[in-house]
Order: sequence, then C-alpha cells, then structure tokens
Amino acid sequence: MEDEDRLRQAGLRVTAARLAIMRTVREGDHLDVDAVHHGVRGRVGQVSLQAVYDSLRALHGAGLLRRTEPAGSPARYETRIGDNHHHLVCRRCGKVTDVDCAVGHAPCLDPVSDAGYLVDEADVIFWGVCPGCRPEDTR
Amino acid sequence: MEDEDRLRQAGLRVTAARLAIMRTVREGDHLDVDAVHHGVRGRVGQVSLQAVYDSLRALHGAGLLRRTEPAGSPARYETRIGDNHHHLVCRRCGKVTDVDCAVGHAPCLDPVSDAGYLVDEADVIFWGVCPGCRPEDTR
DNA sequence: TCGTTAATTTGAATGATTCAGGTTTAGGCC
DNA sequence: GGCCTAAACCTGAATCATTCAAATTAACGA
Repeated sequence: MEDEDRLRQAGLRVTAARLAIMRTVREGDHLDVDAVHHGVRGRVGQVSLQAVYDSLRALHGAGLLRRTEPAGSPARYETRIGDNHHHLVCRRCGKVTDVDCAVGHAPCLDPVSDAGYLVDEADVIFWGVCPGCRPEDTR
Repeated sequence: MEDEDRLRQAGLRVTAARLAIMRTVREGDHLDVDAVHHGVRGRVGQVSLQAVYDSLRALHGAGLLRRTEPAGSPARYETRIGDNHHHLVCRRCGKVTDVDCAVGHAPCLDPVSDAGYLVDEADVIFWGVCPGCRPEDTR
C-alpha cells in the first residue's frame, strides 16, 4: 500500500511533509528526529522541527511507525512494524541493528509470569559492540 | 555481604550517603533519583541531589546497582543484580515489576543472529497495564 | 467554494541529567 | 594520632530532547 493510503486509513491528513517523513524513515536506518528533519528538508524544503516531532508522534500513534528509545539515546524511528523484532545497540557508536525474534510470529509477549499485567508489547534491546567498533583482534 | 564491604571491594569510599543510598534502593521498589534522594535525606539528613546522581552513577558503574530506563520515564534503580531478570512496566502508572527470565541462568544474551555484535547485556521490557490500573471487568 | 478542524509555525517552557569549580573528607601512610 | 591526596560532595549553571501554547495555514468533506 502507498503511504498516502496508509495515512488516510489511519484518519490522518495527507501532507507533503508526512509523505516525506515516511519515505525518509523507510529509506533510513533507525533515524532520530534530527536525521528525519534533515531528510525531510532535503525532499520538500523548509519544515519546522516541531512539525517533525508532531508528525512522528501522530504516525507512531497510528501504528505507521515504530519507535525505539535505547537508554541514554534520543528516540529512533523505523517503518518495520508488526513483527515485534528486536534491536542490537552498539555501546560505542549507538548504531541500531534489527534482529528477528526467536520465539515466533507473535513473539515475546508472554513473560514467565505476567504478575497480572495485560501485556501488549515487548521491548527487547541487546547491548554490545558492533563489528565496526570492535578492536581488530576480536573480529 | 555488607554494603560497606561491597563498596570497598569496588574501590569506592564508604560514606554515610552511599550506605543510605544502598539501603534506600534495597528497601524501595525500582526507585527513581528523586525517590532515592528523599529516602536518603530521611536517613542521614541533608544530601544534595547531585551527590545522589553521582553516587548512583558510581554504584551502577561498579555493578552494585542495576539501572533501568523505560522509554519516557526517568531512570530507576534496584539492588537485584546479576540475574538479568526482566521488567513489566505499567503504561498508566509507570509501576515497574520484576519478572524472572525464561531462558535460564545466564539468560537472554543470545539474539537469533548477533550480526557480529559482542553482546554483553539484554534489556527486556514488557509493556502493559498493571492489575491496579486495569478496569474492574477485565480482572 | 466554503467551513471546520487538523496540521504547521514560531517561541517559550520543562525536566532529567550532566558539567564545572571550589570545598570537604575518607582512608592510606608516616 | 596527624598529614596528604584523590575521591566525594556542594552550589550553581548548562545541556538537550521533548513538550506546551497560541496564532496561522491548509486539507478535505459538504
């Protein structure tokens, strides 16, 4: 489906800025707000940072974007949604890499004991050092 | 082992403030910095917020405290360390509850594919609504 | 085409956390 | 027990992602 239809289906208005945000996030790699802002300006000219914040919030709220927020890092966005995949985060450079979920297709929503919680989402982050940041002799 | 010995073993000086922080965190339940500050002042009188920040950082760096930072929430601290347990977080009230790890005793450090990362820690957060925040009819 | 309301803009505020520079104190050593 | 030095602590300011507010613009259904 096109982004335009996705937006309409979600009850959101279609604007050049939002289409540019979707494209920028899709073609980027776990971009933060500033990176999205930069990409959007490259596509459609001047758009305020607040508009980017506002749109990202709307798009995330509508389920069109996934948001991940590793401790100590600004929020990052991606278009890969619905599969509840996990993330590897590099302690050195902050790079975020997707990892498939081990458990299956509706994964990881069952903690051993749910303590009475109604669980609807699992957030799994593996912390480590990415290949590019590893010292030569450990590769 | 006593907190005093733990501190010394970690190469940290033993101060009344730090002992009070350890006790406060141990007796509390995933406290944030302000809550720790408040508890510490109740035990040993005036201690600056910055001293609490500084000590929590030192204690966490030394592995004496675990720190968890759910998206959109200030950092929280606990003394249960080394077992890599997970957390349930309530979307409504922010309450954090421990959950044991499903995988075993050295758990959850193996993503399906590590993409070349040297993984040393896994951070697993289950988002949901806690029993106290659930509407009556869903309990 | 018009009216409603969402989207966007500019500008300011918030809040957790960190940084900086000076003072105090824990703890090893004589 | 009294020094010395680095660690701990203090006060005060800065940072930075994000949110709030109020006014303007524009999408899109009627």
